[in-house]
Amino acid sequence: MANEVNDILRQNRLSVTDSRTKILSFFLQHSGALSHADIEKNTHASFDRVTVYRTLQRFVEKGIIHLIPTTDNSIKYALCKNDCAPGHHHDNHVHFICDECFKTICLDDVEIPVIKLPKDFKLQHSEMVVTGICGQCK
Amino acid sequence: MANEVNDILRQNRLSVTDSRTKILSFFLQHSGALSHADIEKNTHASFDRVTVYRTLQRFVEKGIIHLIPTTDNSIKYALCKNDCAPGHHHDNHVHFICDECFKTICLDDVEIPVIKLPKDFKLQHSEMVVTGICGQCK
DNA sequence: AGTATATTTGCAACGATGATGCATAAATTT
DNA sequence: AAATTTATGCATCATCGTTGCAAATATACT
Repeated sequence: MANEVNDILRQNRLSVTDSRTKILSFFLQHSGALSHADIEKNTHASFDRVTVYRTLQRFVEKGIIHLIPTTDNSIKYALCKNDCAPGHHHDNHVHFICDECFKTICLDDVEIPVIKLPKDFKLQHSEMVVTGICGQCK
Repeated sequence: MANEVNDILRQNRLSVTDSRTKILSFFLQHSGALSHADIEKNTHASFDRVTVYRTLQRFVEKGIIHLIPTTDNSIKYALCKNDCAPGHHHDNHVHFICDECFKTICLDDVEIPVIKLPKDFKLQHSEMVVTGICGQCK
């Protein structure tokens, strides 16, 4: 996996640094959504807060991870699965937040339904967040 | 309208104070979603920040206004139209954010579609935010 | 109407989150 | 290995939302 991390960084023309390596590995190990706090906790605060912020921003820019809408207005990120490229995210899947374990899960196979807007409205992008109990907690 | 405001407050067993009256009037005048900042701006900062926060919390508790999901992780509120009661909100409509005027609009007539979750997942609540161009800006 | 009680307000202070400028340190290029 | 580009860490700042507590205001009571 060390190689995978390295490859992803190189493919996206990001210099390979300690923080990026560790943070990206962390994402590869956790398929769910991660918050800034989760990352700081995991890396035992070995990096500056600012570095973590900037690393996450870079990853989003490059299409490595994507922002996830939440119900509590916190910011979370998850790995992009397919088709994402710098400046063009294609994550039109539903996000699920478990009320029990509080994990945020990307339902990659559940597409956001297309809805009918009132006359004269033009649709650009949809997001959908569903809460409930996940498969593990049930 | 002064009476309407008064009635709503009394119906919800909230004492009628200056801040509550002004803030609630503001909501009645603006059908769209409002942020804390919008309210502070409108009331010309005649109330303390804290008072505004607490007033909004109370209104949400009582089912007078509801929280609106946004794409930028800011917090917005809008008047509840129907059926909302203390502790029980029933706002299962889609929220629309215009990319041009940045207004958030409650599409009261557009229901959030029910989606199929993976096995063993239990649905509790869904939220949907759509961005695009609204009827006025188009 | 005037007093007692309950509720709300404003202030001060705090914590969390996120951003920026700049010098140092590290990674990449040659 | 040196030059250059890029990333990091530190200091500092802004915004947002919360809490405790005393003073002020609204409601209930007589």
